[in-house]
Amino acid sequence: MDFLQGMNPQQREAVAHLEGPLLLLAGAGSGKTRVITHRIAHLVETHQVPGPCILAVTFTNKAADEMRQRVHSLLGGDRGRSSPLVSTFHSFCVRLLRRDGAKLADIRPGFTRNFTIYDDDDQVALLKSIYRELGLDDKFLAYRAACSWISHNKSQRIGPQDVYKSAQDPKASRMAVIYDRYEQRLRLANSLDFDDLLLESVRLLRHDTDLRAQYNRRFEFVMIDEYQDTNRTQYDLIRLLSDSHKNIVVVGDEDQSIYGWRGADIRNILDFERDYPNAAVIRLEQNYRSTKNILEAASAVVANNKERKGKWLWTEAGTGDRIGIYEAADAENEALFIADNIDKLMRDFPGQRVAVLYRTNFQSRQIEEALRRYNRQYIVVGGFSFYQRAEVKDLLAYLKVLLSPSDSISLLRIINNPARGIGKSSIEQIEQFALKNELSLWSAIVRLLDEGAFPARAESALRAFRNMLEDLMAAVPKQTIDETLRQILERSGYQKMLASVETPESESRIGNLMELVNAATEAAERGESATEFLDHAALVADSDSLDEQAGISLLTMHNAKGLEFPFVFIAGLEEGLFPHSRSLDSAAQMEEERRLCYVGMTRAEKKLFLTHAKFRRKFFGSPPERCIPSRFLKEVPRALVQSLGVQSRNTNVDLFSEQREVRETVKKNLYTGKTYDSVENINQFFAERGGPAPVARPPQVVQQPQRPAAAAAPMQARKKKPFGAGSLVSHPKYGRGTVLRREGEGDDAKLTVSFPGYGLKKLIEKFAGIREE
DNA sequence: TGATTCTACGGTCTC
DNA sequence: CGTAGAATCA
Repeated sequence: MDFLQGMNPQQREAVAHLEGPLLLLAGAGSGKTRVITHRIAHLVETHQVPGPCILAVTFTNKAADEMRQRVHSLLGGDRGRSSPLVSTFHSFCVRLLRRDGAKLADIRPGFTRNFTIYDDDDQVALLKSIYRELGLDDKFLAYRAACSWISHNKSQRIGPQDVYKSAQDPKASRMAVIYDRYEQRLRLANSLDFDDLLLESVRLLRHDTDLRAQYNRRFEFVMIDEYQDTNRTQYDLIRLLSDSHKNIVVVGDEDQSIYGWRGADIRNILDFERDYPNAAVIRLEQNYRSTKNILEAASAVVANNKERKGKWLWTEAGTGDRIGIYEAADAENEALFIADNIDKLMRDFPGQRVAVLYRTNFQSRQIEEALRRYNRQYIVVGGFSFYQRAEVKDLLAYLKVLLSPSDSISLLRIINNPARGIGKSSIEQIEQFALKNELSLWSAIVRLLDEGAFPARAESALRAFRNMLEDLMAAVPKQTIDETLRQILERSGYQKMLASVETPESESRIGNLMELVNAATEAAERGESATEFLDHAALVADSDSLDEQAGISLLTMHNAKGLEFPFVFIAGLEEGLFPHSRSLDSAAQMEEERRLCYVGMTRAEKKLFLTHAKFRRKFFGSPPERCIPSRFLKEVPRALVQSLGVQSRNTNVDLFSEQREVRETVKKNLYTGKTYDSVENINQFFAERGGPAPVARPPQVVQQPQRPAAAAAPMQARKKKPFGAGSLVSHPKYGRGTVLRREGEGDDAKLTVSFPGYGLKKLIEKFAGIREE
């Protein structure tokens, strides 16, 4: 197959590029992914480069999955040939450190390849603990703010000492102390945060020259996607990986750099030519996605930025509709306008996807409510993901502790959860002792118990806790992951705790936990270790679970990067919201907001709507505030605008009663409308991660055991009865769903069923009128 | 000690 | 409105 066929001249040149550095400036919708995948296939087929010698790095798992699939199908699905490594930065680094990280112990005392990963919740928990230690509270500096401050310093290579030395006031030096403690505690717990994964990989490759040489030999060709969003650490990593051969292709678009707040350094792309003097540069400027009007409008907006290389995308597509701009009286009306137009669009263009984009997640709420009015199903991308749910994190924390007892933050999370008589004072005692002796909490508990230092009640509680953990630890090597998880649920009393309260909430929690066990079963079947399972849980992002087949998607503009939709609405174009208030006083941040606007606008293929409200309330109860239309609206050339005047009053319905009704449903039912974390999606998600050919198979949901003794019973001992847990059913009103749980016998049986788009429903079998799917 | 209620306060984007 | 931490009661 000729991989150069059907390409325009610039694309062809990029695909054919063989050796040496290349900067590929690929505008929005210019066929970037196609070029990358074709280049990989071209290297393999035409130049006989062995697959494993090629490394392609992307930013999200989703992008990596997609790329892997596309390369695979380009290469004719030849399974015999080993494929290139397509990975995210973070998973690449985890892999590096787990496999070849032993030598890192030389420069990071206490490090073992058994390390645990701290996500942002863990980071916050750690900071809380440090605040407590230093006698501070979050009025000093909000935990999250402290978190991002530390992260920022870390990725810039500014250590606690540097901060301390340059501190001008007591607050700054105190922050240096917090930062210092934070780093120490991470080391003590043998844990790495997200920044560390990258940083320590860089340090390892610098330190271990043999390893570096080995990786240079192994990955002869390196490609980096979304290069404009790399930070300094990632930049260093890239350099180290392409150190000896310089066969490095970076693909990016400075106009789409939207992660500056996360440390992305736009200079990486602007300075590439300086850093690699002989770099070839190719520009892809033909857009294949949007109409001429959309493209011109977006280009006109971003042209107001100063810090850019400057390019002008063109298209052969037709002019298309003008950009619809709508001014709503308030946010409710804005949401209704959007829902109403979506409703019309979906009737006029069945099967076409629509996206509603916004700056901040909280904006989704009103749009959701309006869409429900129209009985339209939608998917919210982002927000709370499966792995962020408290019960899921709890169970994973148990697993983390079993694998790495020095992980004190996870230990803290589970030590009295469920309540087992280890109270505040005992925990304080343990923490103090650990602090004084530079021990992990686990070692502190063991030591204190051996010394008999606890009061009698605490002593017995802690002894029981220790015994339980030790038993579980001993069993881990002999079990599969799912067995371990089941053991934890049983022995810790967690399952009992949830089962003892019969609220819909605890029901759904049990459902989530069973789902996690399920995922573990599948991971075990794929031969994954418990550590790999945890790594996966730590590194998945919300946007990874995005279902592109969904008719209506609600998502932030950040989440929308790399996606395209025939119809796009961007809501809330108001000064202070978009551009966001925190960006108003910095020119650089304002430019990033504008790039974000550009990213949002260029997602649209056929028709783009921009909406804003005259009044909006900041949060519930506060009075609506007058809003100034966003400056970005004025930057769209008037000739391209179609003003969608104030819609007649008849859409002015009573949203308040509507909201109340919706809120009631939400209360009863955790899942309403949030199909992204329905059982089906989660299952599909895991199925897809299994291999190149996703198989849609019915979820295997473990039935809630009647007695603890049944907990260890194998899954295949499922009831043969119709509508048992795991069977697919269809309901006259809710459509297809999956039975999660069955209680009782015969016709009186109560079923808990998860319906995508409607959530968990409890039904009596004989009344429900459900049938087998 | 643990469960429940009360109160104060606050919010960008997220690998 | 949510949430976190304090206060209160069993």
